Amino acid sequence: MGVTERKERHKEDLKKDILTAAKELFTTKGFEATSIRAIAEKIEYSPATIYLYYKDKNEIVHALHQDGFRLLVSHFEVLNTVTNPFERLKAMGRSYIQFAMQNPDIYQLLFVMKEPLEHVANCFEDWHEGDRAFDILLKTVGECQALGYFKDLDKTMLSFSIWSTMHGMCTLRISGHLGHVAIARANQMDLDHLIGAAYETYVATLEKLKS
Amino acid sequence: MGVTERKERHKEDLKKDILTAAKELFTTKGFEATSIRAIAEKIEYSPATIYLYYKDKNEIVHALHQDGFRLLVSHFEVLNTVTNPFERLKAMGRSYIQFAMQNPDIYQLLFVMKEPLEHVANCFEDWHEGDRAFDILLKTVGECQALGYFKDLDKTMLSFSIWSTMHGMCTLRISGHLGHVAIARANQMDLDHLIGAAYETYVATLEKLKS
DNA sequence: CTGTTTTACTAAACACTGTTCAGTAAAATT
DNA sequence: AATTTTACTGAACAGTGTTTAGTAAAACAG
Repeated sequence: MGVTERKERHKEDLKKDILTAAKELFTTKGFEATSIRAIAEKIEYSPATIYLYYKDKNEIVHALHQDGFRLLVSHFEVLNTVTNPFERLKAMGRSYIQFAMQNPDIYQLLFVMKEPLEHVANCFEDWHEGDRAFDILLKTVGECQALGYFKDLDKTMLSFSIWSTMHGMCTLRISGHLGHVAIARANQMDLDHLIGAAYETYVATLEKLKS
Repeated sequence: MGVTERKERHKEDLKKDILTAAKELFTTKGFEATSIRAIAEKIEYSPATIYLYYKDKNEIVHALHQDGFRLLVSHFEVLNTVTNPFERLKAMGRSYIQFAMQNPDIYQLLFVMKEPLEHVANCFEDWHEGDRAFDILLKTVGECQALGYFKDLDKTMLSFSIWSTMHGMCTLRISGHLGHVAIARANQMDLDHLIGAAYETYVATLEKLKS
């Protein structure tokens, strides 16, 4: 046959082209500007064609979601070279913030927007990628405890707490709320330095939790 | 005259009616369902009338924003009865979480959505209400330091860090992301208990920072 | 009381959005 | 050569925020 294969390949290519176009619009123009019509125009097809390859916009957003998580997890995997668990934990935090600052739209896609999550719920799918990222944190916290850190603290709860702190810093920064509060009292330093300083302060509090 | 006064009063009433309708739709049906047309229908005026009283949707959202902050600050002001600063700080955290859980849509309005912030930026207005709330935290952290807590830590940076933790917990919970991660590993307890437990763990870490 | 101006409001339109569906031209199969 | 399948699209639906031209009614002036 060969012909059907070639067509199959072409179809898969187009499906990826849609995703690529969506990702580019998403990261360059932001979520607001990423309409189905805009994606269709970019790949030079009609909007209706998109729906032959993706059920709805949430499915596209979910596909980007998975891509984004792979990127985040790959950021974390580099840190396996750091042998000391606490140093690794600190490096993870820095990586997390760096990832969020460099890819604010993707970060929002992963951890703020409800749409991709709704798609997961509707498809009875698991949130594999998100779970994996959290597992890495959980494991690192556990290893820190073996070293004498975070005694008498529940591993899972502390991991949630740490994640929350990182997530809070990132979202306050990205949404602009940090800037509005900061501008009045720390206007000498720019916001990226400010978030760095706040992170260092947080690390200092964790550092003191060693027996 | 008196007539112009009466008309003026009526106009102010209508302006408030719009806000009341918007708030009710916002808190009952959520942000998605709160369209200008929906607000107009609720007050039994045409959509165009709304624009005679508010410049655009962002201005309405900003007005609700101010209301929401007054509510939050009023939650905090009750805590003035707590004399011990650290106890007050703990109570503030609990109040903050409680406020977010009871008014998730308002919380998102205050700390997640960009629109009301954009309005503030466009009007060269300050973010008074937000600043006031942060000032309360800042003052409390300072008082804790006077008691021997958080030695060698920058007051402002620590306050940002604490706020981030609270904000992170609240947004992860509201957006549903906490649930997706938690469901796999802590499915015996419901999410509100989980966030309570995570908060207690965080408080435990702060508690250890006393010299 | 009449004529004019101001006020308060709205119907309709514009330019968007996600999404669906009937229809079509080309390719593949019989 | 005739038929079926494939891949795609134009046009529409119902919704969004927003603007504008136009209209009754009220207020004011002579």
